[in-house]
Order: sequence, then C-alpha cells, then structure tokens
Amino acid sequence: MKRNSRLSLALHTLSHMAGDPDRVRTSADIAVHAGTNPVVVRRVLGKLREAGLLSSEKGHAGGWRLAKPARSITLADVYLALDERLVSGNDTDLEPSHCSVETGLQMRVAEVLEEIEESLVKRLRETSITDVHPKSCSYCDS
Amino acid sequence: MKRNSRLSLALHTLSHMAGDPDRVRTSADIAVHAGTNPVVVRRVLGKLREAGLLSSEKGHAGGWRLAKPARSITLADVYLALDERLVSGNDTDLEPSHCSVETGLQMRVAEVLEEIEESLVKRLRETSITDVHPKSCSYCDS
DNA sequence: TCACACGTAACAATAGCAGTTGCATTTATC
DNA sequence: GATAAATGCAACTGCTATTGTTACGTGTGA
Repeated sequence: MKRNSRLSLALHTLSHMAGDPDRVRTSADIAVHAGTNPVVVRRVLGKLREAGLLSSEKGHAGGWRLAKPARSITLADVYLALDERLVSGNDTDLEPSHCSVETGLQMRVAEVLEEIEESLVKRLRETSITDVHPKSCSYCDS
Repeated sequence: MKRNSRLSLALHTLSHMAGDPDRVRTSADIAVHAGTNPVVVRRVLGKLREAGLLSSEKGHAGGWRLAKPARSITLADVYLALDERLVSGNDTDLEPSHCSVETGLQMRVAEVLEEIEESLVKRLRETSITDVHPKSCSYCDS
C-alpha cells in the first residue's frame, strides 16, 4: 500500500460492512481482504470507533461492526475520524518571520487553504459509504 | 517547513508577485522571505514555469516573474502544476487480489476518490491568486 | 572577463507510515 | 477453571517522500 492508504482502507472496509451490516468481522478477515495486516486494520478502525462509526468487541467471537446505519455515514465522517487534513497542513508552528508583512501573508495563505479544506469536507459530506458499495457485489453472499 | 510546503510556498510566492507583477525576484530573495532555500524555491517554481505560470531568466539581473496576468491564475493551475494529488493517491499499481470482488471494490473506491479529487480541483478553480493577496500589503512598496 | 542567477545532480537528514512482533486483556466455550 | 480467540497497545524495523544542502555547469548582462 502507499499514500492515502488509511482513507482507502477505511472506505474499503466500511463499504464491505455496508453490504452486510449484521456480520461481525475480525481484523484478520478484513486484513486478508484488504491485503494488509491485522494490526494496521485495528489502527485505522480504532480511529473510526473513536468517532462512533464502528464498534468493536473483544474476546471470543468478537470483532467489528457498524455502530450506526450505513446510510448515515458520510465520507466526511470517515475523513474527519482519521484526522486527515489533506489540503491545509497541520501547520501550527509557522515560525514568526522577521517581517510582519510576511507573517500576515503566511496567515492569509493558511486561511485560504483552510477555506479549501472546508469545501472538501462539505463535498465529502454529500457522499455516503453506501454510494461506494458496488452495484453487483457477490461478497455480500459469501 | 512541513507538509504541503510546496503548495504553500507556491501560493506564498505567487501572492507576492501578484502584488507587484513587474518586479523580477531572484530565488534567493524569495527563499529569504519564505524562510527556505534557494534551491527549494527553484524546484517548486520550476514546476510553475513548466505549466506556463511563471517565466525565469538566467544571468545577471535574471530572476522570476509572472508569465500571465495574476487574475487569470487560479489555485487549480498551481495545484495541477505541482502534480499534487491530495485525495486520490497515485495508485497505479493496485495489486490484483485473489478475489475478483475485492478488485471491483478497490476500483470503486479509487473511482469515488477520483470524483472527490475532481471536485477539489473544481473548487480550486474558483479562487485566483489575487484573492490570496492580503488587503493591506506594504510589501508592494518595499 | 567577471559577477550573478538559474538548472540540475547528488547527498544527508528528517518525518511519516506500513508492516511486524510481542504481550496484556477480555470473553465465549469446553 | 482452562483454553482459544479476539482486541488494545507498545515497540521496533524498514521504506518512501520531502526538505535542506553543497557543488558545479550554463547562460547573460555589465
């Protein structure tokens, strides 16, 4: 896997779950299907649980399932749950320039990028994870 | 500097230039103002030149300037010039899964992310670099 | 000829992330 | 109670992308 793998993995998994919401899946199962590692799966899905999108149960016959109706989960929920800030970086530490004008410009640039970030989230809010699920999905039967 | 520094640096520089389009700036000047290195500046600005946004001149009294009216340069131009693909990764090598259904789902996820990517570019196209320039900018006089 | 600036290659340093291992904890089942 | 199975979490290892830096070649005006 490469870049944006977290978001990709999350959507992949949630899309599966949307197809068969009652089924409980283990991180091992998911890892096999996603072609990755159980620990990586738990790391990503843990974020989604913190955000209230998924629930997990320990112990025998434990695993993961949706914590709310698939229809109500948008891509924005997933995006925000993963703390992804693709456009505006997490630049909290913009070092103060010697020139006050530079500082003003830096803040303005950050401001614009923040606006774009918000636009992105707004767009993500328009798509549900059920929209990601393919029309013909025989996995739901397997 | 941190993440997204290329986009940030590019907007920073272009915003400056928009304020005083006739002035020729050296990569050294820009580097000082942006708090980075001349070579880094040339790397980023080189991309913008390839895209026809900037022009550069070698030799004595050489440097960088806008290649077209600031008003006509949008954030999308900058974004695309830098080959940034923030949402949909450059995943050209999605390894074929053992399961055809998985492959279908992976493609569907990539498809959705591509749609989001296009929405982002569309949004970026609505903002010009002149919109990034601060209202009160004394730099234009310096 | 000289100073200056871009163009580019090569390298080091850093940061983020996937992958992996190991172990503690929780829980259903025997 | 013992056992198997699952999450939770910490620590560690590579891998990759990016920035920063140095060095040198090339072009250009004074």
